[in-house]
Amino acid sequence: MILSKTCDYGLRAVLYVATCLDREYISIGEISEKLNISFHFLTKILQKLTDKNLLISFRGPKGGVKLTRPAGTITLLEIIQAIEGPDFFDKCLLGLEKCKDDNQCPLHQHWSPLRLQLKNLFQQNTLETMAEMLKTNQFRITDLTVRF
Amino acid sequence: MILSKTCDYGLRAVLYVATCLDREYISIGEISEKLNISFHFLTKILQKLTDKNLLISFRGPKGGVKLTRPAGTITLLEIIQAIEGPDFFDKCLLGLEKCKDDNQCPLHQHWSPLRLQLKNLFQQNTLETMAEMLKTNQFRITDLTVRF
DNA sequence: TATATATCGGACAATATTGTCTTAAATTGA
DNA sequence: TCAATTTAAGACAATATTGTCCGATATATA
Repeated sequence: MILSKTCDYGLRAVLYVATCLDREYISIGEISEKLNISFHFLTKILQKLTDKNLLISFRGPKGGVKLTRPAGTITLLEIIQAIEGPDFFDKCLLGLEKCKDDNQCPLHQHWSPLRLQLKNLFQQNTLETMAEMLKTNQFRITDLTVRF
Repeated sequence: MILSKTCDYGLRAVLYVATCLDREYISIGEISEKLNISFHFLTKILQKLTDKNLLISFRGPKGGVKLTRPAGTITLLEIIQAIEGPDFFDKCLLGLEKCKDDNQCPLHQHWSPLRLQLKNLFQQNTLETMAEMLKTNQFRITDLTVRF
């Protein structure tokens, strides 16, 4: 699989938040219930995202989390990198440190552009485009799994 | 990461075998030592490959494993599918069952060809091409890690 | 035949990932 | 101020993955 379950949960959770237009803070309890994700586990994942300034959290009644920026400006890549690490898409397929352009392994040559495309794929899709997709096509967010 | 550690081990082990030209059976002990992989763990992984008829094993002194077919006819894809499952490269990125061509999610549209390319990448490279690479470039097999 | 060497097969252990629970702190509203 | 609600933080448990060990079986060679 390409992404960890943790990352999958994180992505789907913020996507859910993005679909909640015109609402203030969305409680983690609601998210976990709707998406069928362990509440406490999700709490920790989203904490990571608030630490990275992708979400703002608020305690107490009417509390929860909300996006720091408009959904159209938050890419899936940002979420993934916040959870999996910033260099998630920047490694050689073969783990060769010296796999440089002048000394390529046969996979590298082909993997390099692929890796870039994959990264771009996540970078070009924002939470808004994903939310749009959910509306126009008849996908329910509960059916999503962003995993290989 | 894209491949499990188990799969990485399996790939590197058969690659090592492929580089041992003009030798009969290669003992798993030797492979595990050279590649720094737990012997017993590797044994199980290679057993899976002998079950799938990619390797032939032989017990006793001078025993070990060897490729069933010439290295040039064994693709990396075969090894990966034997270990990770035959449908490893055939799943929708979003896990949507009904993610068909007529009702695509925005990621699917781009992921679909990417997935195919990735699969082809592993299908087009045989153990022989990989072994060649190790000879012509100065990569040592001990530096390899076939992971994301 | 006896011994050494190798894979086979299963049980078991260590580690990493995922999931649960409990208490603390912040906030709202009565 | 007090009770209810919600995130924060850490301990702990369950599960999956990875790694270890031991005995059985097969084979070569002396």
